[in-house]
Amino acid sequence: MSISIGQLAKNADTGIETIRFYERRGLMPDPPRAPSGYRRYPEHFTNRLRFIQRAKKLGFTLDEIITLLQLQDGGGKRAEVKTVAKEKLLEIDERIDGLQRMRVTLAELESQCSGRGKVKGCPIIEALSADGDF
Amino acid sequence: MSISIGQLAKNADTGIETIRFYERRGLMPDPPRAPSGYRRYPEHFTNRLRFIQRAKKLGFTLDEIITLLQLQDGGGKRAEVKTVAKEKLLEIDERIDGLQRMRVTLAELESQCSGRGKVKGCPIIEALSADGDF
DNA sequence: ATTGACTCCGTAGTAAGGTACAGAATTAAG
DNA sequence: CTTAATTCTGTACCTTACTACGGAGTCAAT
Repeated sequence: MSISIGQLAKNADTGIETIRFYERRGLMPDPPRAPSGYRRYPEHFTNRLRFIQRAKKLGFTLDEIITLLQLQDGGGKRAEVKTVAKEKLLEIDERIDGLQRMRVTLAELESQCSGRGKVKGCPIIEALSADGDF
Repeated sequence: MSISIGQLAKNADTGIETIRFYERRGLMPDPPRAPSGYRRYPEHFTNRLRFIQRAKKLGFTLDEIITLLQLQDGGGKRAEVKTVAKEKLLEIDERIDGLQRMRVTLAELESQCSGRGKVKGCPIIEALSADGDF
């Protein structure tokens, strides 16, 4: 049995517009159509949407998810999947490093600020105003 | 002495378009104009651009930087600056947490993947396909 | 048969932070 | 004086991942 785009959206807890957007972006295949032109989805298409949602939670972009889906669809090599995962891990590490560097600097400035009096002399504002980067 | 927008851009190591963009966004004030309409900047406006650049490095958005600049310009209270900094610290912490959660899950999946053979049975793809979230 | 819900397509708007023109006017250098 | 470089305004475009809308056609229930 096939279901409507509205049903599919409900099943996967997403929006109709999102599904059509994924179709345009190449994440969801063009589904068969009823004579009226309405999309008819086999029920298991729900799984594909869930796949996308989980991959997003892991930090993959839509373009990267397309790659993963193609590997799945085409029966690609496990090594390729592993490579994509490794690259994403490196990227996540870089982002964490960047944020941690921000955090250290900002935390130090914040702790140095008394929080009393006018902004003149505030270490945070001073640091932002002064020469030399952090 | 006043300088041209091109000079200011060079001094602050940024683009002319960026300065005009900041002006539209309210980060840089409308500078005085020559009779021709050309912008004339007092040299110390360079510092304001540097302030913006440093604040960006610390993770502040342009809207938040406007707030900081207003506190500086208007001689606001140090407590307000400290509050903005604290909020940003919390936000940075949240982002780090989110990334670390991603990292843990993805690293585990990646390590479970042998990297040999076809994609069928690959733990990464299986996890993305299966029910239940991570 | 009629009403209301659903779906179609294409386009436009959102956030964030810029970047890139085009065409005209001005300024600086030789 | 002429040419090249700079600046002006306004608008459009970029990325990412959607979300919203308008107007028309279709499907389901009464």
